Amino acid sequence: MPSFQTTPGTRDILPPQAGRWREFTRVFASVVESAGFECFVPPMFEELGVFQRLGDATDVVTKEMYDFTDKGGRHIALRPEHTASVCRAFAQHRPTPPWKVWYSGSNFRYEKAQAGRYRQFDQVGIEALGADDPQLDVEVIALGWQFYAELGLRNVQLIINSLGDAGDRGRYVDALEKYFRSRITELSEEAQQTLDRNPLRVLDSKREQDAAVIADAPSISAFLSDDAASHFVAVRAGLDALDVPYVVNERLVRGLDYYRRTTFEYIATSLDNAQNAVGGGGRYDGLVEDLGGPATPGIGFALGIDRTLMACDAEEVFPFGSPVIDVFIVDTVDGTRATALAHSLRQAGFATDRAYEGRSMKSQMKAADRSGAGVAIIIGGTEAEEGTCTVRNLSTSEQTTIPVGELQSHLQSVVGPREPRRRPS
RNA sequence: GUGGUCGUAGCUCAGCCCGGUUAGAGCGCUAGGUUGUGGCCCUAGAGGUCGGGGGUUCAAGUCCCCUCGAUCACCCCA
Repeated sequence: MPSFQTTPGTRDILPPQAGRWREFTRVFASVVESAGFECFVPPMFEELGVFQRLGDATDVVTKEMYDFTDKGGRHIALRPEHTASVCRAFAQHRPTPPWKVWYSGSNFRYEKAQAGRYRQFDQVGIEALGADDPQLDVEVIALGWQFYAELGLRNVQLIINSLGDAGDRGRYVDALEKYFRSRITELSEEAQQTLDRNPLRVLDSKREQDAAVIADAPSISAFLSDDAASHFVAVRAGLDALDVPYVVNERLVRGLDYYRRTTFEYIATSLDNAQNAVGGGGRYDGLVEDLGGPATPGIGFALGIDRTLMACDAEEVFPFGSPVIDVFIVDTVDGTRATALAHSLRQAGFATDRAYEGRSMKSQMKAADRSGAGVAIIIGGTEAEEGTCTVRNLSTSEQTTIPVGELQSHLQSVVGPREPRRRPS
């Protein structure tokens, strides 16, 4: 017999952890929908070209894409992120701006897995297209901040920067490259290779050898146009006004090439591993145009679910698991009464489970205990004859025997009111 | 892609360095101790070709090589 397991960089999210994931998404949706963002579900794969706009110099595009040719000869790629798909959708459907959407789903990048980094990884995020108002930047950044707060996280640091407009960015990259070339012998071998591909990314090196050279590198702030500079001032003033704490870090460069002006990252300071960036985003004015749409500004962020939950673990917050059921039925006669009773209780709105295979009462009671239900309903020979059932409170061990017809109203008083799943017509 | 560490029951691990009778523990699971009652306790049971392949040896979980996988770091990024 062959045996299988998940392929590298993928894994099963089992219960109860999967219940926590679902709650995570629910809370996120609640936060961003309160700000007018609507749910958006793009396809999981697109034409390769949609994602090539992320940057020719990025590993995401050059080395990590899951691409293939489909049966129709199209060059397809599994999405490595959501932003490009949102922009493609905007260009395709031309919704009325501002278009504010949120999403939740898997992305795919062919990387070697490590803590908080998987080949299939899940993100939630928002994108707002069609307005370059700095107040929108503030709203987007503050919503991310608000979400972390609702999870219960305390040790999150917000880092912001401005990469300027396209021209500013170009001139800055030229200056950076010139500077790094002048001190190239002091850089690590890896940083020298990075310099050839993308001088901006050298700023991101974590090696000690590069630290001194990076510290003296020119700053982006000197290269910002008046428009970009005043935009950044307005963003910071807006964050100040909302009491959202942040740190300006002129070394913050985002991984994808489409970013312009405002960029930001949320760092979980409780995580000491290499993957402590739990979320990040920025402006990408120009991306929609690159994808064949009208010139459209845009801003958004994405949060890694794994990494954020790792931070929650580190801070011991957001302790959700699978939801628990209300009642557990123990039927020691033949199991058919449990089936009928469970059916009616579920319709009445009580989350109900039961035991199978005619196990002993002791065994079924153990199952009731493990289920987490607050109440066990016991049907043995006596109850079956009398048309009654015994209701046992599993935390107080008090129990009472009542006619089956009174069960639902009795449960209402024990486990609380429940709404019927289907209203009578 | 590069390097370090590690793969023994469902889970967490001991045994490996110094090869030698039927490979262990805790938790979990199943059953019994209660003639109809969970959690605590006691008892018993099920469950492993020691990741896979090759080699050394009279003998390999234990030593060597390869391979697959996991993990951590670099790289990259969420």
